[in-house]
Amino acid sequence: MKQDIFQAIADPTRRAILTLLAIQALTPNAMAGKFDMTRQAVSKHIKVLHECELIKPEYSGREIYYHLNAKKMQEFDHWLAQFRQNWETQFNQLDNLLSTIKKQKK
Amino acid sequence: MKQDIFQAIADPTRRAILTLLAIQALTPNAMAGKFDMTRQAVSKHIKVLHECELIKPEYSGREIYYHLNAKKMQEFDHWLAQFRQNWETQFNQLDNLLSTIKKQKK
DNA sequence: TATATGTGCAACTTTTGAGTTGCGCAAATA
DNA sequence: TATTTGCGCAACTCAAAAGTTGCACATATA
Repeated sequence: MKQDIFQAIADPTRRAILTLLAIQALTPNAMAGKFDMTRQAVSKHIKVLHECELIKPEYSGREIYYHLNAKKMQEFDHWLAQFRQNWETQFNQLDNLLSTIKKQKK
Repeated sequence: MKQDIFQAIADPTRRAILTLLAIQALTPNAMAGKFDMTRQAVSKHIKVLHECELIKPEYSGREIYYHLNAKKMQEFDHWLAQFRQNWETQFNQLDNLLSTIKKQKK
């Protein structure tokens, strides 16, 4: 099944994996060592992350080093862009509110 | 249960609601009119979004206008920050790869 | 070759979450 | 006051997802 990046980052374990991989590439075994769950459970998370291309495998003999695909993270950034204008608008609204209060005090 | 903002945006309907509210505040009924599901289903999504403070209610008689809480959206931006450096690093790696290929052709 | 190790896949259980229907309550309206 | 309307809450169904154990396979290593 094709995975969705929003669904992929919804899980705390998967976010933790992404954070780890932002530092350095790791094998599934190495990742499992960081969490309190079985290797297979971590492996399923890896599968989800790989299917939506948030991580990329690098084969080295029988080991697989997974790398963060930072470029894919930008999709999240782009989605967020539609709200950036609202952040600023909200600051303006705060300004308006403050000046309204100021007027009422007079 | 305390909701998680990443879990909140995992659902496509909830993301659509946030997009709608980025334009203007809406009542639950108004939102339900936009989707092919019952008002109660939308109401449950509103509850999730409200619990994690991604939206804020504005009471007006028996109607409730929900507003986007843009400030909360910034938390996503902060989480993404830890990966921004990787985007640029990745571009550098691409440059290195390209120059390596260039050398090999000589 | 025999054995140990790293990995993915399948079957299963349990939990979580999306959607429904039905209900009760408060505010608007006749 | 009686009725309609907007809303939230609870119980229920059903599907998906997280975790487990067990297994098969390929690659190292003795």
